[in-house]
Amino acid sequence: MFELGILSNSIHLPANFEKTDLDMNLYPNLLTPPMDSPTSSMMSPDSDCRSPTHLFTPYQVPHIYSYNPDVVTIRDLPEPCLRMREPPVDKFRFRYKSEMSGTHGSLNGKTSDRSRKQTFPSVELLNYDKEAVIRCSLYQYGREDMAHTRQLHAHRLVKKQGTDEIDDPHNVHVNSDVGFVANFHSMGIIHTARKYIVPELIRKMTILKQEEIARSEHKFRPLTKKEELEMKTIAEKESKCINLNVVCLRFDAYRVVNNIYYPICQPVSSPAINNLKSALTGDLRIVRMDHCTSPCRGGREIFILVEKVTKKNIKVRFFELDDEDNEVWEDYGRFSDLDVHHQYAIVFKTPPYKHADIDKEVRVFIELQRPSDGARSEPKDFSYIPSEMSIGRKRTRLSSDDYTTSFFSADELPITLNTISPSVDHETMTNANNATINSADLEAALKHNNIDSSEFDKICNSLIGPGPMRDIFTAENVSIRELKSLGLVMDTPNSKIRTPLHSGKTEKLSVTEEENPIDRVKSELISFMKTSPSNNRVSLMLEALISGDKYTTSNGNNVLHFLAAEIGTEDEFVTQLLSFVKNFGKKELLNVKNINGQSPLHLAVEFGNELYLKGLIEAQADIAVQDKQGNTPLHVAIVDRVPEGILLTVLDAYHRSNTNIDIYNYDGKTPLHLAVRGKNLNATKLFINCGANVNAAEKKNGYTPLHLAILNRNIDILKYLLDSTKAECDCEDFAQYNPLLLAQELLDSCDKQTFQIFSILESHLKKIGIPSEMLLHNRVHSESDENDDEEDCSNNNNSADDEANIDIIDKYGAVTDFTDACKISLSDILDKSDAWKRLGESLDFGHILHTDAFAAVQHPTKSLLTFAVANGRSVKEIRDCLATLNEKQAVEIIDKMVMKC
DNA sequence: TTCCTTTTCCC
DNA sequence: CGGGAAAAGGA
Repeated sequence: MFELGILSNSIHLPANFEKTDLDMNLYPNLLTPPMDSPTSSMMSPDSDCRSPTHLFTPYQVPHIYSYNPDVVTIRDLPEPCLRMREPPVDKFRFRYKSEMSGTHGSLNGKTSDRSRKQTFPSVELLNYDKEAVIRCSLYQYGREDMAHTRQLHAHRLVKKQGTDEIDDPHNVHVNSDVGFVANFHSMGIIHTARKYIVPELIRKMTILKQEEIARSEHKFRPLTKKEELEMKTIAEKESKCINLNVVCLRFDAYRVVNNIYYPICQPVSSPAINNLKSALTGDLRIVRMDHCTSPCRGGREIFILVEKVTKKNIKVRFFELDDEDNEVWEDYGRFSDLDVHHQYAIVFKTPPYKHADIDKEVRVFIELQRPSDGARSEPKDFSYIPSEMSIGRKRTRLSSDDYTTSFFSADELPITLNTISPSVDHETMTNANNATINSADLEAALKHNNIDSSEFDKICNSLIGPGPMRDIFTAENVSIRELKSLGLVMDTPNSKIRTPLHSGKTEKLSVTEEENPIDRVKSELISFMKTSPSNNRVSLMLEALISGDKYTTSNGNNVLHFLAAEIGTEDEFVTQLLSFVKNFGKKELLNVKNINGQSPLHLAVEFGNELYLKGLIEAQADIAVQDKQGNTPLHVAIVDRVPEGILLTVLDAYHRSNTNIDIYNYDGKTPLHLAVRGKNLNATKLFINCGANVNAAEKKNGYTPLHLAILNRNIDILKYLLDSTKAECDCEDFAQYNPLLLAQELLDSCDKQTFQIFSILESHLKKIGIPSEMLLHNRVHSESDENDDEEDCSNNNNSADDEANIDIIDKYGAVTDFTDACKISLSDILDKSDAWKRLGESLDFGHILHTDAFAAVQHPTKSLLTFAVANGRSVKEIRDCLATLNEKQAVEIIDKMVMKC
C-alpha cells in the first residue's frame, strides 16, 4: 500500500519539483512509518531515511517531498498538505530587542480588524488524521521561488508567554479535536541587530541541523567541528545578502516520533511581511505638495512632503490614464540625491507633458515609486496646464477658426453667416429704459442688408490691417457731439477706471486713457451701424472690435474687459453691444482672456459690476472659464468677498447652465474650499445648497471642508457641516488624518476653542453611532489580547485553538461575577502563595490591603474577589491582572468558569 | 568632520 | 501602541 505515493492531487507541488537530485526509488520507503509508530495507512516519516546527498543547507527540506510522477502509481487517498487559512499582515513593525519591554501588539492576521475581530496567522493540515505538529518559523522572503528552498531569516519570531519570550520555531500540536488547525498568536518580530546576525543564523541553523541528524541517525548528538564550520560559512555568506526588512512565515507539518521530527508534507510560506518602520519597505505616501499643477512644458519646481524614503531609492512618477484606465503617458520628476531632504521631503522639477501645446487642463497623476521593490504610493491628482505661451493672449482660439484675424477679403468671407436671421433679443434691447429710440435706430440699421461691399472692406481693413484706410473710421472722425446726439455717449466720458472694490490685483485695467478702447469701439460701432451692414458683417465687425489687436491693450484687455469697470452706468451701449454679440457674434468673443487669463466675467465679478455681470451671463458668456490660476468667476467671487448679490448671480448662472460648481483651480481648491477657508459661512451654505460636493478634497493635501473648518477653528462652519450636510467624518487627508484626529492634534490646553471643536466632533460621532475610538489612532483597542496561558512548544496536545480562545474573550462580556466554586478554586491556588496580595495591588486596592482587612479572613482571595467585583472590577479585568502576574493556573480556572456560563 | 543609517530610548 | 527623535555607528 505504501508504494502508492503520489496521486492526483499532486498539484500541491511545484511543477519542477521532481528535479531534486535524489533517488526516486526511495520515495515509497520514505513514507513507511517508523517502527514504533502505530501502523497506519497514512504516511509517516521513515526512520530509515537516508542522509541527503546534497551538502547541508539548513533551509533545504528533506527530500521526501520529491517524487516522480512517472514512477508512482495512483492512489485514492489525497496527500496531506498545509493550507494557509489566514496569512499574516503584510506590514509590521519589527522591533529591536531593546524595544521589546512592555507589550507591543502581536503579529495579526491579514484580515484582523482593530475594532471587530482580531485574527492571527493560521494554517490547516489537510488530508491527515493523526496527531501532528505544525511549526511556524521566520524565513527570508523572495530569495527562492519555492517554499521548501527558502532560507532562514536572522530575525527572531518571538512568542510572548507570560514574561518570557520564546524564540522560533514555534510548534503547535494539532489533531482532529482542533480540526488540524494551528493558530499562531502573540508573536512579534525582533529585529536582530547587524552585529548579531551571524550568531543568530548559526543558532537557528544548529537547531535544524540537529533535527536533521536525529532524523537520519536516530539519535541526538552535538554537531561535529566540521559541521559547525560549514554552518558558519553559510551563515556568513547569508548575512551579506539577507534583506532585513522583509520576512515571511514558513509553516511545516511534522509527525513527531520519539522527539524526532519527520516532515509530513511540503511547507507553505506566507506572503511577505514588511518592516513598517523601515524606509525600504514602509508605506510610500505623498503627504502634501505645494503645487498640484505644472505648465505642460514642465520644469516647475515642486516641494512634496513624504513618508520616510531613502534618497537613492525613490522616484516621483507622473502618469496619465485614458478613459479605460490604460496608461497612456508616464514620466518622472527631475531631482538628485541632494533634493531629498532628510528622508521626508523631495524637491523636484516636473517633467514636460507629452504635448507642449495643450490648450486646456490635462489631468494626470503623481505618485512615489520605489525602484528596489517596485512599491508605489497612492497616486494623487495632478494637472498640466497650458504653458504661458498658449495662455496669455488667448487669441489663438478665435483665430483658429478659418477666418478672422488678418487681411481677409470679402470674397473669403463665409456666406453662411448671411443666412442667420437677426433674431435680435427684444427683451434685452428694450429692457434698458428710454433706450427705445436708439435701439430702434440700431435695429433699423441692422435690418438693412445692403451695405456696399467695397465700403465694408474698407471698414474691415481699417480695423484690422495697417494701412491708409484705417483712419477712415477711427474715433477722431466721429465727433463726440455726434455720438451724444445719438445718445450713445455717457455723460461720464471721463471713464476713468475705478479701483476695484477689492484687493488690488486688478492692476490689469490701469491703463492710460488713450488705451481704453471703450470710446473708440463705441464710435466705430455706431459709424458702422449707420452703414446698415449685413449680419455677417456685423459679426466680423464685432470680432474685430472685441478681439482685434487694435482695440486690445498690451495686457490683453478688450472693450468687454474695460466695461467691467464701468460700474453702475446704465449704458445703452453696453446692452446693445452684448446683444449684438449674442445675436451676431461668436460666443467666444465674450470669453476672450486677458494676459492673466481673465475673461470679462472674471472682471465683472471682481469689480462687483452686477449689471454688467448679468448682461454677460445673459449673453451666455462661459461661466466656467478659468483664469491663469484656474479660478472661475465663482472662485473670484469668494476670494474677493464680493457682495452677496454678485455671488448669487454667479451661482444662479451655474445653476441655470447646469454647470458643476466644484471646479478645481490650479491651487487644487474648489470654490467651496475657498469659502470655508475664508470662514464664510454664508457662502459655504450657498455652495452646498447649490450642489457643491461637501467631501471634495483639496488636491495639495487632501483637506475636505470639514478638515478646513477644524484647522480654521471655525465652529460655525463646523457645526453647519456636521449638522446640515453629508460631510463624512471618517475622510482622511493625505497625511491620513481624519477630522477627529485633526481636532485631537489641535487640542491645546490654553485654547478653549480647541476643546469645543473636539467635543462637537465627538458628540456628533456619538449621535451618528460611530465610536470615536474608531477614528483615533491610539484607540483603546479591545482587550482581546489574550491568554498568556497554556501551551508550549513541545509535546502535549496543547492544541491552542485560538478561535476557541477568542470565543472565550467574547464570552467575558456576559460574565459579571465569579461563581462561588470558582472563587474557592482560586483561593486554593492564590491564598497560600500570597499571590492574592499582588492581585490586590494590581487592582489598585493597595490601600485596603494595608489594613489587613483580607489577611484575617479564611479565604483572602475569595474576599478580595468579592470586594473587587463589588467595586466595579470586571471578571475580565481580574483575569488579565492574573495573566500579567503570570498566574496561569488561575487564569485557566477563570476561563473554564466563563466557558461554562 | 560631516552626513547618513541603524539602534536605542521615550512618551 | 505608534510616532518621534536622540544616540551610536559607519563611511
